[in-house]
Amino acid sequence: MEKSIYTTRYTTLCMRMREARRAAGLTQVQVAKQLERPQSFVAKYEAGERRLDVIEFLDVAKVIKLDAIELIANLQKIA
Amino acid sequence: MEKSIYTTRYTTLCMRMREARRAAGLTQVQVAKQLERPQSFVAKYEAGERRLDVIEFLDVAKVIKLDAIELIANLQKIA
DNA sequence: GCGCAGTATCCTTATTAAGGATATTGTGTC
DNA sequence: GACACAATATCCTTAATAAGGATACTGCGC
Repeated sequence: MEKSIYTTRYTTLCMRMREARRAAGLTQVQVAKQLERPQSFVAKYEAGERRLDVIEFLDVAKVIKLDAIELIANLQKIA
Repeated sequence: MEKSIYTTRYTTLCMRMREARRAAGLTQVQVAKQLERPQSFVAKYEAGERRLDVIEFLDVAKVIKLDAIELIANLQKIA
């Protein structure tokens, strides 16, 4: 687990989630509402301040219309 | 995010990780060493006491030779 | 039943999450 | 450029979770 690579992957993950949300035309408030969480939750995971576990990630991906499989595949290549 | 479904998915995730490790012929100690973590870390995530974030999961999957993509795809179907 | 490998659990401290409130930033309009 | 308001980021306190070594349990071959 190299530190720099770990960081790179996390950055990629966060960026992709933000992009997907915007591409879906959603605000953090709208996503938060669907997830039944406060807006700060969305702000934090997009900023990398809050890590998402596997299941949480899938829930988020569904709401923001992110292709989880494709992203996971890409992250594997980085690793 | 229904509670029962959430739990089901987590159970599936944990089970699949344990099965994969065994199928790879690895002990928790061996996996822990490769991950540079204590054995209790492995015991805990297999028991669902410790949640893995997306990147950690990919690191684990690599070591235990688990097909992350296939598992993610299955978890999506459950959701 | 013994001995040992493997796994689970316990315990204390450190780190992270929660989430409402507030501050800051971004965007369109005039 | 400044105003108004939507959108996002940050702060703060408390609660929950993670860390990880030590120890207890379990299962298996002999």
